[in-house]
Amino acid sequence: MRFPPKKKRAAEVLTRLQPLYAGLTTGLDFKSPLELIVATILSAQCTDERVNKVTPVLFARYRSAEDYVEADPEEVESIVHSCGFFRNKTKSIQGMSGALLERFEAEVPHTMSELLTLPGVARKTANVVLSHAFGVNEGIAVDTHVQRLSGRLGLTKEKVPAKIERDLMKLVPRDSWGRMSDLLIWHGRRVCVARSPRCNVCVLADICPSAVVIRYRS
DNA sequence: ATCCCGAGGG
DNA sequence: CCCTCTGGAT
Repeated sequence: MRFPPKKKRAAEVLTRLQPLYAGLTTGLDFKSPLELIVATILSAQCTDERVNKVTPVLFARYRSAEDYVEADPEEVESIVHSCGFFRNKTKSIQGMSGALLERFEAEVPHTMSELLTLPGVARKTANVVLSHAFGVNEGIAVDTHVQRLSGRLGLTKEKVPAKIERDLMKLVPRDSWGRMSDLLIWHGRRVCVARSPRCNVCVLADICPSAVVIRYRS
């Protein structure tokens, strides 16, 4: 079985998945850049649904970077507890908020280089904030879904997220970087799931080197 | 037992 | 490169 070249496959991923997930962007609920960066920090190794259950309580209790800095850490921990990594996530939220106050006039910065200076923020979180809060494409958010699907689709052989991101950036037009990430994530949640991917209903099966399907000879 | 929109430290 | 941090869902 032969497959189209990587660049063609990447283009097909965009055109075929777009109609399936039209209107779906991030699964995280937020109303401001600050809410999005907090929600994204909480989303590490945790489902969006779980994050969306705690953020209404969190966002009602703390409305600004100053509120997070002044908050009792144990109270923040108790609110975010069910998301896991609750001590690290609380430290990241409060440390990030402190950095916003000290260096960015309490505003979430709009560039990758500035976002990466915030404690608890690396490329994945920065890419989510840039694309969904500011509409900026400085990279491609590589989470566990993007990592898994990129590998299965044969778009990269790399394992480290930063290297996967570089490979994808070469294969996808820059104005589609944010969209590519969202589409792979939704497809990863609904079809190309981790344990037993539903290749029989996948619109990418014929161009996926990893698809387990009955292939008829032409 | 495995997976979920990771990041920091050694 | 590796390890650790964590709870909830399946």
